[in-house]
Amino acid sequence: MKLTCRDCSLAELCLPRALSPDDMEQFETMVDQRPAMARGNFLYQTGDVFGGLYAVKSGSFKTTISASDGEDQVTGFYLPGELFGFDGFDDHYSCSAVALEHSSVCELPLSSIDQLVVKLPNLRRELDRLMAREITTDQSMLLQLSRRTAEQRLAAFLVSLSLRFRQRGFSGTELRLSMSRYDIANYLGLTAETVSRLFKRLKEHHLALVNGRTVIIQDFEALHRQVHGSGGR
Amino acid sequence: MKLTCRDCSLAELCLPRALSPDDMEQFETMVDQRPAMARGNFLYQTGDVFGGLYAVKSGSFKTTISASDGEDQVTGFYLPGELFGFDGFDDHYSCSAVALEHSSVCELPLSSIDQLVVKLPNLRRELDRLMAREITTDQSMLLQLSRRTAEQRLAAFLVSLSLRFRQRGFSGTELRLSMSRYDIANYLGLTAETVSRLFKRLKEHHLALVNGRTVIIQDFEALHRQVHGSGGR
DNA sequence: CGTTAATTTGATCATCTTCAACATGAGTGG
DNA sequence: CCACTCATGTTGAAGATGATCAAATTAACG
Repeated sequence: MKLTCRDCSLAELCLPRALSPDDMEQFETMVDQRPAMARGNFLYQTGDVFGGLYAVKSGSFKTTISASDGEDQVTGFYLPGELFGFDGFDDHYSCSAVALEHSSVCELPLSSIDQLVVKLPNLRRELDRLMAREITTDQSMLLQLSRRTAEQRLAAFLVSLSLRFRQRGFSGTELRLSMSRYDIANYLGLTAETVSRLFKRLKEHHLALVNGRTVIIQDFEALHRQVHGSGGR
Repeated sequence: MKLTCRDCSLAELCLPRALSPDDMEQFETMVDQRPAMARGNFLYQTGDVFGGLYAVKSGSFKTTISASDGEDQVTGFYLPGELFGFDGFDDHYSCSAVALEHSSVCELPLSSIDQLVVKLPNLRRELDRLMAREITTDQSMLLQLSRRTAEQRLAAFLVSLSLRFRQRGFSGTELRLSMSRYDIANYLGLTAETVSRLFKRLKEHHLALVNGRTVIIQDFEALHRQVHGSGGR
């Protein structure tokens, strides 16, 4: 039998959040659950025809765009309950989406979106909102990358992850990172070496305990202060 | 009498591009022409309630977000025929929009959008496309900022401007920049001093003649090569 | 286990920032 | 039309941040 959105523990965080119980019923019938995928596998790749939007059900994903020189740029990380794929609304996906660990997603196919939004104006508004939020997030990353020191960027990254984890019912202080140092560095516009040294500094200053991909935040406030602290570069 | 979109020289570049003549007629009645505004004036500011989308009719605009330290980050420049304001779809604008020179816009109010998209599915699709394009642009700027040298960033900026100017019927080689060195630097994540030195280098290498805000591109190909040239930093 | 990938650490170097001074230029009022 | 002013742009010298290169260490996985 098919699992429904109403049963899903992520319902409060996910797209259907904005829908009434009646709307939800219609919505559910359109959502496809996709088979789980192994770490490193692509959900879609740059240039693929836009198929729909995806909500992370379990695990996590990164999205990347590839530069002309073959190097990739990580443009985002997505945790359970988060929706991604908006970059594809222009007919083709401009990013690739890769599973960072054993993960699964729900798919909301384009055809369903087109059908549904006619009947459910709330869904339309929510999609617009999420898309606008994606733009806002990207733009604040722009600010991040150009006006912040390496230290501030990593602090911002951890603060953001902590908040999102907590929102999803995980611990906000004991983080299990699913992405590599290289991914983090790439996302933040740094090198893996710098990120490694920054983690070391966090340990030395007793802001966090870092052991491989496990990060235990000791002083959230200090991290938060670091982000907004007295200008950037 | 009211000017119509059909009369507008920018119709081919602007939002109504995707509409049939019949659709266009409905569309036009919804578009408001706003009085021209002087350089430095705000069209909207961060936190303003989302009123609608704007198309540049003449002149140009920049959008900025403000960081916690009071410093601003320029997130985009908009030329005639370009649409902006998508960041506001999440109820409130997350940017401020400032006229860079004597400028005018057409407004497509939110209420009209909601009414129109029901009747004109093509418009809906076009809006989605434009919004996706905004995301894609931002993300490629992310890549730009983190993986490119100062020189490559300025080259990319000029190439992009040149292409957009040409598309709008202006010269693609003789550019009249409406933004200050400071704005350019800010947009590219650099300082005004660095931008100034880079312009100097462009002159020395005979890639462009630069005189204040007038830039005459001498070797477009070389600029283009510089952008994609052999990795970044 | 052995092999490969990921991470850490160190030393050196380049790019870009910062600070400071000066030049230019557009606009304003005399 | 000119002198004055404020904003904008240019140039120079010094310093810092983060990149790069190289090597060691650890973790992951068949």
